[in-house]
Amino acid sequence: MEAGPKELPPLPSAVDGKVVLRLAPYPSGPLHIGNARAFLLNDAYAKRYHGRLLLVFDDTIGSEEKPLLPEAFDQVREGLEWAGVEFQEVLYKSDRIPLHYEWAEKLLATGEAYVDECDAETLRKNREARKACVHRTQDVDETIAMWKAMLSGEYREGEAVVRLKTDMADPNPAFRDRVLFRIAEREHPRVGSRYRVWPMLEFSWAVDDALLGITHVLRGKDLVMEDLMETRIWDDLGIERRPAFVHFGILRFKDIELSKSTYRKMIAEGRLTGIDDPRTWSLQSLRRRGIRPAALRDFVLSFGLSLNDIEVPVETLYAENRRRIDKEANRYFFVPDPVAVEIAGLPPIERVKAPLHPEVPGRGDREIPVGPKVHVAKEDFSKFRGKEVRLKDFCNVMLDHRATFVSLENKDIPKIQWVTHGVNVHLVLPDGSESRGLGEPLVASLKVDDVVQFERIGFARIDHVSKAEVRAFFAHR
RNA sequence: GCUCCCGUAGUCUAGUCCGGUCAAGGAUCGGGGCCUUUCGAGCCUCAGACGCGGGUUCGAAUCCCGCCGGGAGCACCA
Repeated sequence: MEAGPKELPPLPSAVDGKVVLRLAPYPSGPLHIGNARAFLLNDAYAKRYHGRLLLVFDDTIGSEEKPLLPEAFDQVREGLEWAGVEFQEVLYKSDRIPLHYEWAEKLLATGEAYVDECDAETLRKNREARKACVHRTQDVDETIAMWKAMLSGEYREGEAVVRLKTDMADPNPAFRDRVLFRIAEREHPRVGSRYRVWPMLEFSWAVDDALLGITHVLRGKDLVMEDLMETRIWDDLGIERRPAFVHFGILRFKDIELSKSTYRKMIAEGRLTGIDDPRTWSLQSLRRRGIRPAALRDFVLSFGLSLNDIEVPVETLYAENRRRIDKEANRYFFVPDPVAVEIAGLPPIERVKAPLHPEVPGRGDREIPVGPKVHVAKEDFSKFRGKEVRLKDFCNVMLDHRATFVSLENKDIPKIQWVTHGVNVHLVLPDGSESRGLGEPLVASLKVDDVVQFERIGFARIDHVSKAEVRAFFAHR
């Protein structure tokens, strides 16, 4: 196969122009690299079939441990926009609660569902023991009355839930009378305290996937049980038109643990600098490092629809990104941990020229002022001290604190970068640490968003430029 | 434990449905070389895989059975 984006397998019974897909982010924080598979796959298929992609915020009330975050709605959209995901409509689960109630009432009326007053602990124990509680067999009128009481606030949080009568003896414990609605007295960032009875994910999707005319649900393998639940609810309600379910395996990254709630906590505690801290692996942080959306896309889409659970090294993403930024990135010298070196016997030269990009001569040269006092990286200094090295694009010296000039001509010896005087640079690394040093003078005239390559260090995106210093974010080698 | 899913090189993936064109293709990683005033890029090259065992068949990565290994789910989260 030729290089280039791999073609995705076709979607089952997909008709060009008729496909409707949906994205279901839970707004607890910005999207991160681990969410990329879901949203990019949906976007790619929507485009391929000239269909519609709906952004449906999954903002049911969540839980104490996983609360909704008001600013997450915009953070999610910002990330999607950066990633080039095009959706045609934005919807909120929290606007659709009355529809969920309607469906619930149908199930309650037919006796397919019931209101249960058992507390969470009892419910769990009964489930384990495959034991039904008294409420399962109460009559419909009573159930309806209890439902009304839930809505009107006669029950407090935790005092009643709506459960679907699946089967208390189902071999899968998760499938034993699943909870459909619960009471939450928490404030919702969008609708405040308008509702106190909130649907669980699979019920809300059973309603919305049907009502919104979704044709294909693309979701991770971890959500297969939700298929079963949605299907069961459609069966109970006689819903004919249903989406097809398509799954993909779990995507993990080697040595990276992703968790929106953990990062949110760490940001609150000041242990991370913000939602675009590189340690969060949020889309915002990738942008900040100079990762191209197209690189992310091709990288993630290359996994296809495989049901394999995979663990991939981020280096593969870096390789994809390097291909894209290498041509554009101009080359500059950055000397981390500078060590001062004074060169004796230097001919009177004031400046040297070096190409901005070795493969694109048309881009011109950069001028670097030179003089007897230079700085080299501490690491290079200790490695080459006492040996002859070439200060790249300048001259050859015997390296020491008091170095001696050898010659000007290019020699086949180790070449290191150097700076006479320049601008303070600090480079933020992916692990959050910072590398401080000096950049050649031209670095001060770079603009925010420029992606450059610090020779022998790697690619970085310029994040902030001021008189005093330049801050850059390291992308990768 | 129960339910479901998956097993092609170090990693990811194509091929598996409809057995032969697969003495298994691509990417990445690794080795070597060329080129290059970067430890980057480019070019050439080498190495590396069908989890195991049976069966069906003229023929199996592809079909069947068993085993082994890995993963996910089992919340009044999503």
